[in-house]
Amino acid sequence: MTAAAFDNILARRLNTFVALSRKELKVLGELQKNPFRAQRGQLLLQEGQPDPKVFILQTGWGYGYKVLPNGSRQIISLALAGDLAGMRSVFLRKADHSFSLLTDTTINVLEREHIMSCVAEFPRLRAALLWAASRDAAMVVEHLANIGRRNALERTAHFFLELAERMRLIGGRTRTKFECPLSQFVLADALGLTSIHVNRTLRQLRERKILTVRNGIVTIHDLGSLRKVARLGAETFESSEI
Amino acid sequence: MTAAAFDNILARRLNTFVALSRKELKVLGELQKNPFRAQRGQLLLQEGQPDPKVFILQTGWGYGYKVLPNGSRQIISLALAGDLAGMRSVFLRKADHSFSLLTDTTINVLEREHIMSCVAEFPRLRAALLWAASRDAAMVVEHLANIGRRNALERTAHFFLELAERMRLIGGRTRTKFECPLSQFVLADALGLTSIHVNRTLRQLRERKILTVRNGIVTIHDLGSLRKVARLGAETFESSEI
DNA sequence: CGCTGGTTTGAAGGTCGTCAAGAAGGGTGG
DNA sequence: CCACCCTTCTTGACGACCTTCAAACCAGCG
Repeated sequence: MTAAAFDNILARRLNTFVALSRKELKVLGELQKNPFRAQRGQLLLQEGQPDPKVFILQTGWGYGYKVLPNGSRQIISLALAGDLAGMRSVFLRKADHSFSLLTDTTINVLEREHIMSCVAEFPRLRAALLWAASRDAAMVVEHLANIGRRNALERTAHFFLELAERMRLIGGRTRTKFECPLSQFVLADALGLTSIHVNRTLRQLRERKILTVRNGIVTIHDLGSLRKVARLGAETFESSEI
Repeated sequence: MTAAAFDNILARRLNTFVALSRKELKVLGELQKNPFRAQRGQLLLQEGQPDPKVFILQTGWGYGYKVLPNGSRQIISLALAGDLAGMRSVFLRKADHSFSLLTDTTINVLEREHIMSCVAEFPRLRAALLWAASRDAAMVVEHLANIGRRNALERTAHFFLELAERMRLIGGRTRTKFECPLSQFVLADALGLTSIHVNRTLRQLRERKILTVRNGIVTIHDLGSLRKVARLGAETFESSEI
């Protein structure tokens, strides 16, 4: 395998789980030929839509969400560079959630058939793709527990810990400082709070010198305290590899 | 295809999504040979455990959950007769949640290899199993939106609507009356509330003659009002097939 | 310079959690 | 058959957390 074979973001990601064959790496590379630019705010997937696509984010941020009949919005998951979004909907043949862009991005759009034939023909690629889809689902599960059983402060702390870990994996600036284009409105819809309460919660974290969010940059001043606030067993983010 | 070919609970379920071949039905039947009895309270899957199994519930109720460092519990999903539990963990090769039994059950235990070889060898069975796994994930997503963006009353109403629909699909007594072995403690952990507040919420539903829970039996007296309370667009549960 | 999108703050009130304790079953053993 | 568990349900009082409403502030940009 040449170094160049890994030279696409998704292959690098999937390789952390299973070693892919030369042929499989090539297939992944071809799927990511000619990504295109898409703009902030664009709706890529609408809940209920038939024949949904899968998206590979090369750069930028996206988010999956649901809009309730009463008009409120719940953000289900964030998609970062290297993420594969929309696998669940493809398997369902119908979008169970909407997906939009938080920033300008470069993305690839994959048809259902692309995914299905990868899954059908290449054993290790199948394992890798199902792993990736399951990992996303596991993050939703974690998110559910976070919202269901933690108060605003713990919840927010936990959210940023998870985000910091994800940013680290894709090579953010450092472990404790990274870009984050989430407005307090977006944070509120992700955390199941109001933006006003998010503001107060962030103020508290700032005043306690634990974490600041300014100009779209998150800085963690005190990782230990942040973990304590999130009431983790402290080791959860040390060792976990999923 | 003989009628007998459908004579296993999982085949009947999966067939609602894709028509399976004779051979595939046979494979599914073999997976469900010799189910065994397991008792209420038994832990079948522990979060973090390697080499997790998949379970097919023939009868009874199970539930997936997470326990947080602070000791509280969030129930992620319920498993009813005919459900396939633990697919996500199998794809991850590590349990991302725990799974226990709410009632005595009869179940089958499937090894990872069983699942993986079904997915590898049989195209339509693959589509069906991935659909089933995605459907479970979609229910978690719905659950997340429910907890994140609805208050206790709306949330509880929505929960019972979903449950009623699932019970109907597997042939509960009627559309508006079904058995439900969930204590208020369990409901609380599912809904992200305290059992005391669940009690107050159920009282309200009872006093408004919308729904009663007694002796493990749920009776919906006024389906229209229940939908209104859950703030659905009213049609969501009429047509949706997912 | 005014507009727009986002942040910040205050005040007031409702939802929901906490604490405490009583009531209603269902099972077990005397 | 009754006494005594246990678990589950039920209720009240109180306060904290979070939302709602209202408004000021700030930065970037046409």
